[in-house]
Amino acid sequence: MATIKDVAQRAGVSPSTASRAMHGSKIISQPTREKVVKAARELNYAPDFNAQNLATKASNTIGVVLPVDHHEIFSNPFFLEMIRGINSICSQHGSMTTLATGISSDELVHNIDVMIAQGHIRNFILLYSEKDDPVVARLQHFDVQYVVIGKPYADVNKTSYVDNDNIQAGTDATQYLIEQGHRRICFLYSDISKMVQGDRILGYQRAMMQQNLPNIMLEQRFENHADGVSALKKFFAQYPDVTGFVAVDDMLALKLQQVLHNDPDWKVKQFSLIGFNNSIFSELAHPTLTSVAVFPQRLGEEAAKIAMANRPTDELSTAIIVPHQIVKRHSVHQIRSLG
Amino acid sequence: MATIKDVAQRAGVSPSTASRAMHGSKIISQPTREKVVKAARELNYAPDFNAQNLATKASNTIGVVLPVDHHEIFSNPFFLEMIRGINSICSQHGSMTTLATGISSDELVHNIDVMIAQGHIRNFILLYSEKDDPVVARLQHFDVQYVVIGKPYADVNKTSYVDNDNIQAGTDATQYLIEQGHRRICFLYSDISKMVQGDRILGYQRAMMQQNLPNIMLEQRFENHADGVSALKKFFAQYPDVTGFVAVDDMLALKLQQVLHNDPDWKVKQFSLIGFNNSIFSELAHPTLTSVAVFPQRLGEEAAKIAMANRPTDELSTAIIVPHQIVKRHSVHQIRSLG
DNA sequence: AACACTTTTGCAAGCGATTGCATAAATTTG
DNA sequence: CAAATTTATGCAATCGCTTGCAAAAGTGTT
Repeated sequence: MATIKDVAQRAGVSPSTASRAMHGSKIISQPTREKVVKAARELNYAPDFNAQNLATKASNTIGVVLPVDHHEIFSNPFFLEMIRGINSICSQHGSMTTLATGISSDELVHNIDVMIAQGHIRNFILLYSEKDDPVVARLQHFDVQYVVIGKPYADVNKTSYVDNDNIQAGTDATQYLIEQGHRRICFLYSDISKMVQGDRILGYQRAMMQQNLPNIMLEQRFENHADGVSALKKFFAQYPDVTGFVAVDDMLALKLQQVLHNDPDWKVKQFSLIGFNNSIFSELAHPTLTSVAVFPQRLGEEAAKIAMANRPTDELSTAIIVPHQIVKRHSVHQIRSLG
Repeated sequence: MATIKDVAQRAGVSPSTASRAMHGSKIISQPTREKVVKAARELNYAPDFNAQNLATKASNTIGVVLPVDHHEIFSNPFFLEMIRGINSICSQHGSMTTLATGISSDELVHNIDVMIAQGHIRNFILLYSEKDDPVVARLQHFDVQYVVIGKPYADVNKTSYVDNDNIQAGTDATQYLIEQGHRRICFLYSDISKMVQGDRILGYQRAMMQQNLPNIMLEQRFENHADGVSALKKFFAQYPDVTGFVAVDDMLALKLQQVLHNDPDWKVKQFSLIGFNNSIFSELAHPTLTSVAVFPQRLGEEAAKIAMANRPTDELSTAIIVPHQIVKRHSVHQIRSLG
């Protein structure tokens, strides 16, 4: 493994000159620079990561924080797509990414504490945003920079984040069902403490209000089939004329679809469904699921760009909104308005 | 951020003593050790990652290599589950993980070159195994340790790996269909250059041969609906009496299922399907998909354990086989044997 | 040709840990 | 009680790189 001394020696200069030459310092003469660059290339030199970070006291790795480890979350490809976006930007900039995970909130926080104490994480990207997140509290306590993907729960103006306009997305999805003639539309969600769900709910409510339609909400995780069936039974008893569902994400939409299709009575009713995320699930479902695409890879890329920019702590925060788009498939049916 | 000097000062000893005390060196007296440990705890001290690695010339991060970036791969939660397993073991050992990705083979190899040159990766875990992988060539060239998840293509005895017994899994899946009365069973795959697919094929062939049944293979990716339909048309023209499919993974099984369900003739035939991976897809499908569970998280954990063990280069390699298990759902139907 | 600038280069001191070796303290022994 | 051991500590070098500052080389001006 070549060191800077080897490069310097081969170029016939001192290590300091070599270092400056390779960093494009203006005070190095052109011929010297060329000699150094050539030598470096010949030796296949890359600065030692640890030494460089130690010397500059500026770390170069981004900590990517996954939500607390719940089987369901890890089976959602959404996160991997965001990671892919982050990683592609980071490797363009010569940065590394490292993951923080934990099977409980405590463990996750502890892992992050260690990462901070070891002092080699430049800043963090949180792949989620939720109410009263202890991770955020920790990062603020240590005054570590972070970017969240999603809408921050608190300190919105002081936090850098990348998000979709989930309120608008909720509205768009709902309006789409309305345009197709639906009037009794239910919003299905699973966890109100996630910021993203709250926003999509708001968007739904706005769309319904604009048309003077009633809000019909259902909180249900469909964790097992029996619970799902009984919840739906109760639901339809109360709201017999619902024809469409806006589900807060594709996975939930599919779970709903599954329960509906398993019951002959419900199946024939051909409910309309729209989900969010345009995940692979929506393509593989039968019928294929209409879904609001949110471009997780893009979210990751933008978050990484902000993280790379490395602003001083007190500068203004950045917010970037990634557009969404409805991808029409076969789970939404046009109906005669009951108007 | 506390340094070892701060700890030493607070404990009233020299930095070297502090260092030794915290590393459990035998030559430090008990009272001194306690003073140091106490001081360290009070200062919330953790050794600087970069400094420590530099001094010991032994890095502590594991590079996790994802397959070349193809949308489909990143939408498969399988990988995230493996990463989760790796990360949980690594953080227990105080190691970091960092990801290597690339949108092309060249880019991936380049990223790995940089990581190696920077000299801060202890060793690598490859989340896939395929024929003539340039990444493997690179790692071998630089004499960097690595563990592969999957069966190595070459140097099986010299490579550490974690895998399922995919041959047996292929046999088991096929036998299960046979037990349910199927006789004309097709094996559906998408990319023969992946070791995992090759092994499952072998397993299928073994099971069919044992029963004197003919091999019926279909290579098809179902990248778009029209291609899928025409491929199947051709297929059924040749093999009209096929009743069951063993698909090399759940995603492919679902794509097949989708095409089958979209055609009224095919739909009524109620083909039986079995997939592999027991991914979330299999639960969300309708009907739910019978699938061979392979426990990706476990694969990741075992790979991480091997990677952590950090054996000298020329020691014997380790191979670990993680058991699989058929998870029965509703996509396999019993039929009267045509025997 | 001597002086005053500029431009380039190199010396040496860090960054925060670890570790071989010398020394100091404690203990045993004669 | 002094000498010989054993045990515990600290000094200083090192890992590979960066960077402030001083020295050297180059340029231009009288």
